[in-house]
This record gives sequence, C-alpha cells and structure tokens, in this order.
Amino acid sequence: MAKKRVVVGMSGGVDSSVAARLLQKAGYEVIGATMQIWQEEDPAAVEENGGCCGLTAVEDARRVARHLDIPHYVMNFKREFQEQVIDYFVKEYIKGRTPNPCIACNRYVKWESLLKRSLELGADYIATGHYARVRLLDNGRYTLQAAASAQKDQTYALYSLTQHQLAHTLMPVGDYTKEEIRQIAQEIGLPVAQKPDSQEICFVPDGDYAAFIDQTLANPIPAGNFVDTKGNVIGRHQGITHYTIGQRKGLRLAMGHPVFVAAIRPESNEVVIGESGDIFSLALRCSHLNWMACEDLKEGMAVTAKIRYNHRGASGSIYRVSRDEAICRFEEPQRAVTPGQAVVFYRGDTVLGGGTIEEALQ
RNA sequence: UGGGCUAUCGCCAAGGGGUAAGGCACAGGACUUUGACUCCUGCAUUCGUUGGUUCAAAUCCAACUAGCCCAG
Repeated sequence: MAKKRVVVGMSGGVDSSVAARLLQKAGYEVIGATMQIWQEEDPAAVEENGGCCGLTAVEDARRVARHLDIPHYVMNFKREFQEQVIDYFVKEYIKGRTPNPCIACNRYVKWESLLKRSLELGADYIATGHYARVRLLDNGRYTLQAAASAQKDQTYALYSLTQHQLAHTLMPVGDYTKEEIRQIAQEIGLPVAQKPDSQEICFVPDGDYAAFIDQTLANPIPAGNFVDTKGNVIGRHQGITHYTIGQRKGLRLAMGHPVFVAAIRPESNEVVIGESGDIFSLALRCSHLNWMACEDLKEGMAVTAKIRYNHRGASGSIYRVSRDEAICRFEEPQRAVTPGQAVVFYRGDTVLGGGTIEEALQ
C-alpha cells in the first residue's frame, strides 16, 4: 500500500521542522511547504522576529527540507493573507473590537488555502507544528485535545477548524513538550534548533500595531475623549484603534491609582475608563459558532471557557440565543471580556467548540 | 490695592534642622505564535528664586516671583 502523503506547513521554526521529521519517521511521504504571506521591506526586522511567518522562513525551511531530504515548495498566499488576515485585522480595530489575527490566519490561510492546494497535490493530510492533538471520538467526530504540555497548548487558536479540515490534519508536535521538541531538533542536527519562539503579530515586526493601522489607512483615525463610567471627560485618546478592553499601559492618565479601558464606543468615538473592578463580567454573548466534539450546543451544558490565548479557563455554562449565537455564563466574574476575541469551550482538555465574542454581559 | 494661604519628579503627595517616602504616569526588560493583564528594573545630588542664620537648611529668617482664597 502506498505511503500516505502529507504536506507540512514549514515556517522555518523549530516546531514545524520537527513535525516534518516526526512524520517522516512515522512513515509518511512528507512534502515541505512554506507559505509566503506577507512582504517585509526591512530584512533586519524579520530577522529579529523569526518564527511563524517571517521571510527568513523560506530560507530556513528550505535548509531544513534539504537536511531531511524532502521536497520543498513555496506557496504564495499573499492575497489570501492580505484579505483574510490583515484587512480583517484593521477593520475590526476600526469597529472598536480586538481581533486575533492568528486565529484568522489559521482558519482562512492555513486550513482553507493551504489544505485545498495540498489536497490538489494529492496529499492526504496537511500538518503543522502546533501544540495540539487531533482526536477521533467514539461519536465519529473529530476534535482537538490540549497538547501534552498544557503550558504550550495552542488549541485556543484552532477552535474554528471544521470536521473536514480536522479529518485531514496531523499535529505530531502536540504529544511532546517544547523541551522535547528542541531536544529532537538538536539530536537530528536541525539548523534551526536554537531559533527563538515566535511572538507578537508577524506582520507588525516592530510590535506597534496601532502605527501599522495608521499607515494602512488613507485617513487617520481621529482622537477623542476618555470618559469615566459616569460620562465625565477625563482626557484625550489617540484614536480608538490604540486601545483594547482591560488595557492599562499607554493611557497617559495619572489618576493616582491604576485605571483600565472598560469599554470602547466607536459611535461616539469615546473610550470609557474604569477602575479594576469595572472590567469584570459574568457572561458574554458570542457568535460564529463552530462545534467540534459535539454536533451542536446542548442547552445549559457545562464548559470550561477560555476567553483569550493565555487564559486558564473559567467554569461556566452555555445557552442558545439563535442558530449561530450563544451566551456563556461564568461562575466567577471574568476580567476583560473583549469583543472580537474568541471564546473556546472545553470539557476537560477536549475542545467542544467556540465562537467570536460579541459583547460582555452582566 | 489690603489680609490670608500655598509653592517638593509629568500628576498627586510625605517630610517641620542632619543629608529627598510612596502612589499614578512614563521608559526598559521578562512573560506571550493576537491585543491585553501580570511581574521585574529604572525614574528629583535636588525641594519657586535670591540672600541670610547654622558644623549642617526642602525644613528657620528675609526679600522677590507665581498661584489660590477672602476683602474692596
């Protein structure tokens, strides 16, 4: 019987490189593919950033592929990335929301464009270096299980994968810890074994996402008022795109005690400032639901909900609002429930599903 | 113009003769494949100005300057 063919999305980083090696070792016919998704003018900036999607990615990935003796392709997804990730990113901020570009990239670029093209190449699967595990449940459904090392678990950013996508996905790195992965990289002599982990937004190498948005826009986003929870004007803000719920730094508001962004009101161009106690919510409404372990929401089902990438998870229960909307009620108030971010529901370490946060509720 | 009060880091604010607390803000770093949060470190050779008293002054005295509050 012919070997199963898998296209590994290789970023040039440690994780995806080892993923390729693990699959090769497991007997798959491995093809390396690096996605070209954005163009950076200044190579030095990319150099510092490394990781998931830089331009050095292509060079590093090519070296790793040669080292493993596997074919390597470069796929141009710049248009898809521009439309589905960057444009979405900017539009969300203009609406006063806080997007998660990694989730959009996973959903639209990696698991739509890359998967589609890989299947056209005759592949049975695509694989990535994500710290997560694909599982086929007794009920016949595919889902994601948290990675062996909970610290590195990346299932949060992958909640939107469909059954079809999961059925054609391999994530070999999810069974290992980061230390083990680096160890393997060392042992097989990978040239990128010491490469630092990626971080921050890949298409904003200097980390100043607000400046990036300003440069993108023809008309600068207008400054406006900071108001307190009673509506009193207490200062001027630099434009709503500079802020997110729960933010403390960069407000330049010396109130004598720490203050935080409690709400963003695009319609009046106001940013509401509150004290730490003002930014906790007992519930949220979410939309664009995707279900994994279960076919649909069961009214009142108990879940552990994560409302941001680095969130320990909060106990709660979920209720249907409409076909594609639900409310999640928490047992304990949660800090900085932020529209635009994802909420992912778990049972234990298994992903039940998730959606996009639309609003915080009391 | 009389009378009173106050002037210490970007903001607030301790200190009342013995060699400048603290909070907020800000900066840098850690953490982090999103934005945040959090944590760590840094942040006034100088106390409105000029003189004086003293071994020693942000602290006492004088004048000046500025602001605030009464009065007209």
